Amino acid sequence: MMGEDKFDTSPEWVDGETKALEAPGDHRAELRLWLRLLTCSTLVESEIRRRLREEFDSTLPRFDLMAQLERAPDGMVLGEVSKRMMVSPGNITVLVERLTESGHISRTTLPTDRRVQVIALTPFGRAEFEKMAATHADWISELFAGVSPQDSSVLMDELAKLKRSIIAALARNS
Amino acid sequence: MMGEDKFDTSPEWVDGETKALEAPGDHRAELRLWLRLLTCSTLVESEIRRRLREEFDSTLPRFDLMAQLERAPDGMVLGEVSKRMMVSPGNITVLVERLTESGHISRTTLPTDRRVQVIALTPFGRAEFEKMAATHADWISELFAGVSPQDSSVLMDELAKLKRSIIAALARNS
DNA sequence: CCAAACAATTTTAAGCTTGAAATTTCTCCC
DNA sequence: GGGAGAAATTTCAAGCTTAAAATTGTTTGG
Repeated sequence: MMGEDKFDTSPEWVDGETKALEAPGDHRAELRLWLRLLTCSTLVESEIRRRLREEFDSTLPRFDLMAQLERAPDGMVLGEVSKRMMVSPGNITVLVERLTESGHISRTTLPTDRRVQVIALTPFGRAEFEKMAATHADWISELFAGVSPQDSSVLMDELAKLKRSIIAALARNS
Repeated sequence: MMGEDKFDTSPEWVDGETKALEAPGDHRAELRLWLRLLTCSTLVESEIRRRLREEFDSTLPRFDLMAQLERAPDGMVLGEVSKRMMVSPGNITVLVERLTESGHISRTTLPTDRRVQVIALTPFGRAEFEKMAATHADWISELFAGVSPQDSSVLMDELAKLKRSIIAALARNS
């Protein structure tokens, strides 16, 4: 899905008022937008992964899981973690195993329903996470440094619209 | 890295002219922006992956590799494919094996430099890709349907700024 | 010429990810 | 009470991804 430059040499089809003149099924503009979005997110994501590994010997999924738990001092049910992280339940199982082994999180079976596993940050895990989170925020800030507060605000709004569009489309299709 | 909603209940820190009053090291705005961007791209990406699997029994990496080759009628060197797709070289090796087995691409060792492998779409691979690409474009169009051409244009510009910011930061750090 | 450096690719080991099937536990209704 | 079905989680098989080491081939300076 990479390779935004794939389209960089095609003619600009954007003239603002010829929408009606576009060939039917011409989706160049949306494709270009999607590829640019994907490029941005891939660049940031792979840099963050690299730094987490180098500076903390950790990974993005582990960081994300701990980030979820930080907001839930009383712990969280596995299924809830899975939904919030938008990953499959089987995925969580493996992550939780490793993070439990390394002492970052604790897991408890709910006494009232023995199907349910609750996980929470240990004090050690919380301390480690706080260090990572502060550095992580600095990294993002550094990568986004060239975007002015005004642009940032516009981007937030426009991405909100895009998010609504995506969610609406997904809802229609189900 | 998921969980944009993680911040949805925090107070809005954005008032447009109090940047100077923010606590030092306060990167909430950038983090929120990054999480929103990531949410959008994850939603689209996982939907596209799902559909590629269901409708074409294919995967995103395979589609991307073929998309690169479509633009190179004379084929492309493996290293070039790896760079364009922004994935590691070892990754390409595996993808190329599968796509060669399934008859979608051909591979040739360059006679003048036997280290170099050139891959290209076969006629079958090209035909298959064209079907997939047309449908893929429709999917993206559908997911982005709620974004007006004006918004789309603004997003393109703002994402271009963000992309420059990221690339500049990466360049500084190397 | 030829050894050292370099380049392209593959291999390896480890981890992430998914969907589907299996397992365990609970709930609810007859 | 007991069994059907639902819910939470785990297991499984397959594929993707990476960094680092290894392999193979080429170039180049002495």
